[in-house]
Amino acid sequence: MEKKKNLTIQDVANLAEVAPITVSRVVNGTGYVRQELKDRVAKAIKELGYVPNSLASSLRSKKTQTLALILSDITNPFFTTVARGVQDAADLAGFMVIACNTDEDEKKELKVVHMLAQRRVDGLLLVPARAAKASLELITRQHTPTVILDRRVDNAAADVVRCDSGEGAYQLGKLLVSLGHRRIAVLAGTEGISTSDDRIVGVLRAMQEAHPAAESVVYRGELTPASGSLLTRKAMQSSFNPTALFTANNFLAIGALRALGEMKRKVPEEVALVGFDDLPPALVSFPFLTVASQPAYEMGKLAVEMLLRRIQGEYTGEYQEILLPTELIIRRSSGAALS
Amino acid sequence: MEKKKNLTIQDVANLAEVAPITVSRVVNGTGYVRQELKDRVAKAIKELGYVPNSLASSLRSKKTQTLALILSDITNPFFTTVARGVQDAADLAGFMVIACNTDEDEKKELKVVHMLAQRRVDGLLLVPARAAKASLELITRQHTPTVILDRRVDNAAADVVRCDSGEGAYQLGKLLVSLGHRRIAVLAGTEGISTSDDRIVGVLRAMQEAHPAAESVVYRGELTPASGSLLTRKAMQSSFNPTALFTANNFLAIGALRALGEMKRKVPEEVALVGFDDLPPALVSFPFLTVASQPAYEMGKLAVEMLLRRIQGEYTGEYQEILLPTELIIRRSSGAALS
DNA sequence: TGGTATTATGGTATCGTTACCATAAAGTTC
DNA sequence: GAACTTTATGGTAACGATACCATAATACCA
Repeated sequence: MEKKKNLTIQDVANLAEVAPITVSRVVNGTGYVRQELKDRVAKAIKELGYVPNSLASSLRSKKTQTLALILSDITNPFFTTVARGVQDAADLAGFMVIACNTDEDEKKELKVVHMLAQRRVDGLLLVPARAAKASLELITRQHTPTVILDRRVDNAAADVVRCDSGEGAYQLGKLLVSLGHRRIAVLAGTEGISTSDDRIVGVLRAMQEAHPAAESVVYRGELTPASGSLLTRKAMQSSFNPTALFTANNFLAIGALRALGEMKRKVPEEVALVGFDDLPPALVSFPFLTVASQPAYEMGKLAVEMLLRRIQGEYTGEYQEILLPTELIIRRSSGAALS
Repeated sequence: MEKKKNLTIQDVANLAEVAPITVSRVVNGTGYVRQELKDRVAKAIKELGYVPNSLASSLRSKKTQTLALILSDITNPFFTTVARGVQDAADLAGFMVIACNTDEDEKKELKVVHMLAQRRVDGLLLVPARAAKASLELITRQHTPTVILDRRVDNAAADVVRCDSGEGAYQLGKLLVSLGHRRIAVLAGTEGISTSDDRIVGVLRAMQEAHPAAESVVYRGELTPASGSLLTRKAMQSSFNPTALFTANNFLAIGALRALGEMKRKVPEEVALVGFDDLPPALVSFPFLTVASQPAYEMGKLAVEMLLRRIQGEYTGEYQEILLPTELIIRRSSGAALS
């Protein structure tokens, strides 16, 4: 086993017969360096196989060229798509992205944020777990530029990029009502997740408005297929006997569909189903669900652009909120008008 | 805007009236410190809101507590599941994971590896893009402990965790043959991706063995749904007229299913379909595909455990290869025996 | 032709932590 | 009670890069 000698900027400088700082300039493309020296340095770097140590660089320059993306559920295709938007936009700007998971748990979130603060990431993209109080406090204290993604948080010292969940749900609700549905079961996440909360309000408003006699029951649980199945069973077996289901996210819809299948209830003939968040075409052979689709990729991209403007000091004004519209995609699952 | 003063270990040391090194010991839980001092330091940390700078720490200690996971396609649910296994195992050991994408492109891969080398990650988990020659060279030169995931690479200086693709494909092939299929179209990725190559060999072997007259045609393309659609169209419209399709990965299967649907060819009545890599239950309401399933989560977990043993010097022996079996899951898409 | 701007290069201090070594008191062993 | 280990604390010098400042040569302008 040969001795592992770490190559430093000094080694390169020696070989190229220049000062270390000149090597630094060549590596980073900053300042003035004659072409001849540039070539000499490049040659030395190649010859030695020198790889700059970004830890040292970051320590001194106080820049890590790194963003962190904190998601509630990294396996959800909606967030996967957001992540791709984030990745692509960050790539363009030469930033690396670290993606982390919170599982909708404020404690885990705080832990993750703390870890990222230690690493001195330049910026955060956060899908807050509920109030995210402790995390946001830490972020504020550390002055880490942050964009909050997908969800509302009151009085946060951060920009926000999210979709108009209320309006999207309202449209879905209107659709169901217009198809003649009067008893709608609403499946959503636990209280405190702003998207779920807003969507509930949205559908209910649509129903109230269109038909005062319309009824609905809200079922809350986790934002998972398993929970979707469970809630669907509850809804269908209750005396409420809904003619339509509204699911507040994609995983709930998948679970609902599964449960309905197992219960031999035909969709949409016996029960209509509408939901939030489309599934990426890559994952679905035959798109079937009627949904309010959020521009996930765009959201990620916009959030990064906003964040970079803050980081690079191009924008130092008030905190902004970008509110994007959802797109209503009508497919078979919502069915035809009730006779 | 108040002046942003970075809190250092020295500030904590001052407040707690100890030496900086003592604070370091408390923070890292190393060495000897009296309980009383521990408390004083902890109090000072809390009071100041001190967050250690891991850049400085890593620079000095030459440990980043970070692993990198380099995938060919981060949006593929198979790799997403691998990633979860990696995350969970890394979490347990207090390591952070950076996930990166190569899009099956050796150049991108090299770039990513270089970036990670600069950041001095402690270890790499690599799903190699083809030969991954340049990347592996760099990795070897940098002495970064590495585990190669999912695929074979010749003479790599790294441990390997992968599945027995050949055997899995062989089983699928046997199944098809036993159901009476004699003309099978094989859809796979481009040459050089070991999994695709091995799977092709596997099915072909099964066919040859079981029935010398059996024919098959191999169609190669990208490992995407779009490519799967395209290849399926090609296969179905050719004079070959296959009675069964074998897809070398999950995305190809999704594409095949879509194309067959659009062509109004019923699966499995008119064409049987079998593939590799199951889709996670979270994404599918009604599992339908007959597949050779790889233990994705396990693979990620095992790879991390192996990697950590290398990093922590617990194992310094020969490079190992862990070869896991696939599981044959028979569902409706493979159909009944041909009459 | 003198004076300012641009180009080009380097020296020194510093980023915030921990490795390494030194020291010393207290406990243990025979 | 001498010799050794364990516990406890701190001083000093790195780790490998860049910020900042200084210097000098050349170009540019009136």
